[in-house]
Amino acid sequence: MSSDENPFNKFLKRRRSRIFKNREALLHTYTPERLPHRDDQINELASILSVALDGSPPKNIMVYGITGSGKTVTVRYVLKKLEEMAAEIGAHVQSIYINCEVVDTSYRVLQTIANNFIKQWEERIPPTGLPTDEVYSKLQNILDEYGGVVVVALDEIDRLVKKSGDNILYMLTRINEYLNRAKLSIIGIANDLKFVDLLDVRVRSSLMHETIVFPPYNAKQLEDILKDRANIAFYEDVLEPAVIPFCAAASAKEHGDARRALDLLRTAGEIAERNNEPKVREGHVKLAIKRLEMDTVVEAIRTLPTHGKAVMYAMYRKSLRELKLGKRANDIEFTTGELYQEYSDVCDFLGIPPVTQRRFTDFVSYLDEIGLLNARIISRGRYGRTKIIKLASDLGYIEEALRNDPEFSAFFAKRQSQLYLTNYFED
DNA sequence: TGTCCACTGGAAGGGAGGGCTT
DNA sequence: AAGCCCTCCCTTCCAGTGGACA
Repeated sequence: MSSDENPFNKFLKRRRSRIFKNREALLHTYTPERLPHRDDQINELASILSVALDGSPPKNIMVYGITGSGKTVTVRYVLKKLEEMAAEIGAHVQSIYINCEVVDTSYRVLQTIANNFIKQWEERIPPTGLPTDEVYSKLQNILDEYGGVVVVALDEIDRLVKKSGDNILYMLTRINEYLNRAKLSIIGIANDLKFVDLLDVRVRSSLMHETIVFPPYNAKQLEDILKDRANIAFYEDVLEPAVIPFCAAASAKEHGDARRALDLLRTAGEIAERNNEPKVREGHVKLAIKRLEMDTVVEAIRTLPTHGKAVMYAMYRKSLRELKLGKRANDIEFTTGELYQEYSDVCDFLGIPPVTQRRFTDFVSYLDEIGLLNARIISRGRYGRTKIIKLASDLGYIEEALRNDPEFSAFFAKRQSQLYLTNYFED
C-alpha cells in the first residue's frame, strides 16, 4: 500500500451496505408502524387509555408476558399513538417510559418523571442529594403546573419492587389525591406476576385495575413479524427464502421470543455483510446463533464487578481442572464451600481481599439469575445444606470474556487457549 | 426421634462517595 | 463548612432448614 493511499478507503467502499437498507428496524428500540398479532392487546390498551383524551385519568394497567412477547414495543406504540392523537385534538396528555432495570429506586423514578417536564438543565432534579419526600412534593407541583394527564409506563416493574420495595408504587398510586389539576396513571410491565405477592394490598388492587396478558408468539407469528421487519431492514432479494422460517423456528423453540428472533436475523445479516456476501443464507443464521450465545456470555461477564468476575474465574479454573481429570463437562459441579475456597485463592492471586461468604452467596445467586451459573439448594443430611453450583455457559466463552479483561488477562497471558470455542454442553 | 451439619437468606447497619441546602 | 440525604457495596448477626445418621 502506498503511503498516500488513505487506509480508510477500503472501509469507505464497504460502508454503503448492500445488505441493509435500514438496520435500525431490527433493533429492540425500534417502534414499527405495524405490530402483527397484537391487535387485541393494542385495542384493549387503547380502550382503557382513551379516556385520557377527555382529560380523565385512565385506570392503572398491569401488562405481563414472557420476554420477547411484545409487551414493551406494544405499550410504546400505543403511547406514541395516544400522544399523536392528543396533539391532533389539542388534549393535554403526556406519556413517560421508564425502564426500571436502569431506574431502580424510588428516588430515581420520581426524579425521572419530574425531569421529563423540566427543560432547563440547571433546574433539573439531581441524581442524588435531596430527600425523597422533597422530590415527591416537587413532582406534585410540576405535574399540577403541567395540568394534563400523565401516563407513566414502568417497564420491568418487578425488578423495581424486588430491589426497592413497593413504597414508590404506593406513592404513585396515591399521588392523584394530592394533585389539583393533573392526573397520573401507571402502566406496569412485568415478565411474571409473582412479584405482586410482595405488594401491599392497597397498592396491588390499585395497580391491577386492569391486566393485559401477552401470550408468547408461535413460529408462524414470529415469521410474520420477521417478514414485516425484513421488508424495512433489508434490500430486496437479499434474504434467501429459508432464512426467515429458520430464524422463527429457532426462536419459537426458545419460548417464542421475538426479540431473539430479530437479533438472530440482524446478526445473520451482519455476518453476511462482513464476509462481503451478496445474500444472507441459512448458514449465516447458524453462525449467528453461536455468535449471540457468545456475545451474551461475554457481555454479561464484561459488566460484572471485580468480585463477580473472580467468582466466574474460580468456576472456570476449577471446572478446567476437573475436565483435565477426565470428568464430563455436564457432571462438573461444586458446593458453595468448595467454590468459595477457590474464589478466595483467586482473590489472593489478584491481591484483593475476598468478600465474606455471605456476600459471596449473593454473587452466586446473581450469576444464577443472569444465566451464567446454575445453582440449586440441596440438603446432604448431616453433611449440611448447601447450594450445588454448575456452569450454565460454555467454558470457552467464559475464557474468551476473561482473557480480554484487563484485570484477568494476566491469568491467560502466558498460555495459549486451553480450549477451542467448541460447545462442551452440546450433546 | 432427635441431633447436627453447612449452609441459606433476611435484617440491620456501617462507611465511602456523590450531591444537596443553609 | 456543616449537616443532611441517597446510593452502593459490603459486613455482621442470626434464625431457619432438609435430611443423613446415631
